[in-house]
Amino acid sequence: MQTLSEENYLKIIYNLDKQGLKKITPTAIAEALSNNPASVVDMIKKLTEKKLLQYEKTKGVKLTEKGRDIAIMVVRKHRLWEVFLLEKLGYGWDEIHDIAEQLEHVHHTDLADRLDKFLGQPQYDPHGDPIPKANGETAITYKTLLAEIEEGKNCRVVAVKDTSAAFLQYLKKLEIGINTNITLVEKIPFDNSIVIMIGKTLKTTVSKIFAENLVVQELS
Amino acid sequence: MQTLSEENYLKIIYNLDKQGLKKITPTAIAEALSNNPASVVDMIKKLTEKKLLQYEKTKGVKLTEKGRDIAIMVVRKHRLWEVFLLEKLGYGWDEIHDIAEQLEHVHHTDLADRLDKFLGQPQYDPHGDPIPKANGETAITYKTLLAEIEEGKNCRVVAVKDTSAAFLQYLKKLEIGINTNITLVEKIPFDNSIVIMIGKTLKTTVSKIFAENLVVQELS
DNA sequence: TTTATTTATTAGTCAAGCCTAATTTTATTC
DNA sequence: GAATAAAATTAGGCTTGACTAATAAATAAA
Repeated sequence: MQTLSEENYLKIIYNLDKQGLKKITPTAIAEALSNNPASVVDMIKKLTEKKLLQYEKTKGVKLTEKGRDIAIMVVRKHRLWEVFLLEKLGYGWDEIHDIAEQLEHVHHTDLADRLDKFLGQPQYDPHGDPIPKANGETAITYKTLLAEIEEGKNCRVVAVKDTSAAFLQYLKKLEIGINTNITLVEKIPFDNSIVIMIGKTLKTTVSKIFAENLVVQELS
Repeated sequence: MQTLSEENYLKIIYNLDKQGLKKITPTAIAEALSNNPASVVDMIKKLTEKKLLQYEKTKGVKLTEKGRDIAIMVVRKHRLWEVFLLEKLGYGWDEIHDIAEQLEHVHHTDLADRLDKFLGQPQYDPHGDPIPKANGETAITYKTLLAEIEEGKNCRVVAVKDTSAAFLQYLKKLEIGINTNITLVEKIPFDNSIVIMIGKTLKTTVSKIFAENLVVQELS
């Protein structure tokens, strides 16, 4: 059994690795956790003794299999809880992360599996990050901004960057929510505005600023 | 903001008071938390400084208004999460308590209210304990053993006292679950067994022991 | 009322997890 | 290669919330 703090370290190391960081150093971890490198060194020692990670000065920190299993479970719970908070409790995109940070540490043998089943085995969380399966497998994600999609391409809304009331209200008016399907019809060179098709019927034009704040996943 | 530990103290003090304990002493708290009286004395000092409780040697510990508000919120969350775990995730009566002990400390402004709404504003948790309302009001702990109900009365199952597999399986066989309607048809003086009507059709006889372990709420 | 017994309290420790400041090591740059 | 900068580490300290052991106070019994 791990403490809350240990779980956070394992999770951060897992995330840094997934983000493609080649060498995971004490300072990188310290920055990600907003704490002191000296504290990180202590914890690396502790987690190494517990055989949850390995540390070589030249290669940086690596999770052991056991450490990765724990990290994946924490991430899985975090993302499942985010889906719950958004879909079932009606929280906003900008609120769910902090609550899920607490919920991810709730322990019980099959909690994640039950939650997964209850939510209908979602593939992605509301930020577009893939939810690891019970066996640890993770779907690959290709997240990008609507503004960067090519003409004719189809995509799915996974998140928003701007969470201001003005933007969210505008989204609501356009009936754009999570998982909404959007096709990029045409890019207007003059002002970089974009013609999009929302769902299968509603065609409309949005500004560059708008398109830069909508995080989507390419589908085709 | 309180720590997890502080919240647990406030909750225990609230519960001891609700249980009717006249004088809440450091030893009583220590026993309820299975820890040392010396630790309790330390915490009483700390919580008194924070104005969350008052302590007089003669009267014991009392929660201040602020302390009670916090305790009620923790209890409210605990019981709401228990309902969630049982009804939505399908956990058993005997598993939900430990998980709710963790979930009750998850903080967010309107978490309890959203959960309450999502669950359909339940009045009781699966153990038959009343769920405090947002304003702190608590329904009367209205736990009645089937054995204490009068003949002809109608009631609703709110919880079980015994959570052994044997009892739960028996309940399943009889198709008795939470919210099942039961009418007390007749009491047999010889061995205190009871004839009940489950729902509107199934009539059966159950033992005294059985009836003592079913917590119900009188309806009529 | 005096003695026993139970409670409460104080004093001193300890582990976890963080911190700062100082030092050593490793990378960079001139 | 030497000087400088950045990163890693060590040493020592702090806070929280627990503990044990010793003492003081209150309660109960003789």
